[in-house]
Amino acid sequence: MSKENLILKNFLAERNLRITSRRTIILEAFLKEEGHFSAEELYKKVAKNNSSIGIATVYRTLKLFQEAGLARMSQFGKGEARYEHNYLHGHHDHLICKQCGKIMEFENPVIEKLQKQIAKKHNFNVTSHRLEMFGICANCVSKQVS
Amino acid sequence: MSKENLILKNFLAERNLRITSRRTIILEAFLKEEGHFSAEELYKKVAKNNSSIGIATVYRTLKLFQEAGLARMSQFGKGEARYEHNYLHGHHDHLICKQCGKIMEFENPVIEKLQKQIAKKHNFNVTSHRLEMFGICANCVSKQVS
DNA sequence: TTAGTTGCAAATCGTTTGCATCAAG
DNA sequence: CTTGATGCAAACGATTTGCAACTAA
Repeated sequence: MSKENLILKNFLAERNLRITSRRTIILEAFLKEEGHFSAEELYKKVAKNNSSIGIATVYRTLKLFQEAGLARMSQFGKGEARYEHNYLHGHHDHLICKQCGKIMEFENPVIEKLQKQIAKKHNFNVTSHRLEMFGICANCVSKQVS
Repeated sequence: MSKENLILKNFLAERNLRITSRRTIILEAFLKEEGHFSAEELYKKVAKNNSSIGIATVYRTLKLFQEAGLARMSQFGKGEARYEHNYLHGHHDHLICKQCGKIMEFENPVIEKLQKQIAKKHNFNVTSHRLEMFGICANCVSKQVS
């Protein structure tokens, strides 16, 4: 049993919630995912082998994963939200290609530090933050030229 | 006639679009707004004196203002988008209070520079970016304590 | 047996769109 | 006149919710 499985189990136990077949199936599919995916995408993979699972359950379960600290959600612009693993995967920011949709991650401790200074200057108590750069990735730029 | 009025007029003329009573009314209301407001909020102010204007027109007109460079839109998390003046009002980032909804602005050239370096390192062609910090503002913190 | 869980469809929210009518040029 | 602009209501996409049936403990 994976570490994530145990985390979820404990999380559910603490709140008198149940370990159900659906939650187990969705967790397995979630763990197989890499990068940033939408609820719809996860739903499709799950539904391929378990056609009776509804998308509402996927949404409900992803919310549970977030509360348990396994998943993290980001909303890039409008449209669908994207989810990613959170456990053993620290804070980072994003570069988002508007052409192909590719999402790259980066971390910059200097920026983080400057952010803290700015917040302090405004007496602002930061609970979360995000930095996103939108544009065209190297791959798409070269395609455009050719 | 305001400078913004002229900008819009030129923008419309260039594309064979029309200066209509609705566009004039919405521009006036838009110019009176300060800070960050939603389409709904602008619509309500406009509709107070002009009950026949529909919210669809407000949305259509705000899109026009963005194209003309007069307005800028941001999407904070999910939910409604917020608009602000863009003309004579340079790029900046946001501190958003989750309690009272207040939005503060800041600029930090060092962060901007670091962002450019990061993009370069990834061969990423940035067209826009945004940095947002969410949390509790000084005012709300003091209210909580008392 | 007693809650919590699920699928389904309907509801929601912010925004966009089709269409017939209206008005700017 | 001709074509763009508008109001209205219906459509939209992503997500949430009510509810009756189901199932874990």
